[in-house]
Amino acid sequence: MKDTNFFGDVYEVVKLIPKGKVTSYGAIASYLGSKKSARMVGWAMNAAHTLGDVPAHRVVNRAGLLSGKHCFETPTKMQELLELEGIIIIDNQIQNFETVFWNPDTLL
DNA sequence: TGCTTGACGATCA
DNA sequence: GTGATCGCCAAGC
Repeated sequence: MKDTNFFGDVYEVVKLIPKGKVTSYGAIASYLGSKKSARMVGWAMNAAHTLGDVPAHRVVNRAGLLSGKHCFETPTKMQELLELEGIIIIDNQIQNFETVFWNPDTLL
């Protein structure tokens, strides 16, 4: 598990996401250096949510769609968590995505 | 040991 | 403007 340094890096970035904000897989991948594909971020998220120590619900795809909701305990769990953050979600899609979008590069 | 799949993204036709 | 395909890398079977 220590070899999966990439995963640990993804976890760190996801943990840095402010409350009420979300980011995209591609943004994380790009932040890590674009050497990894957005798919790898998805894999990392899959493992991350399993740990339960990473707010994977704050990570969505480029279109602001809750593509990973199926990986949660319940399809509505992800949406519910995001709504608690103050994010509006309709039909599994984030509204005002530009407003709630947080780019890791902004942290720098 | 090797092929397929997989929470995506970007580009080409 | 829309649809389809390729690329990325790792894990599962």
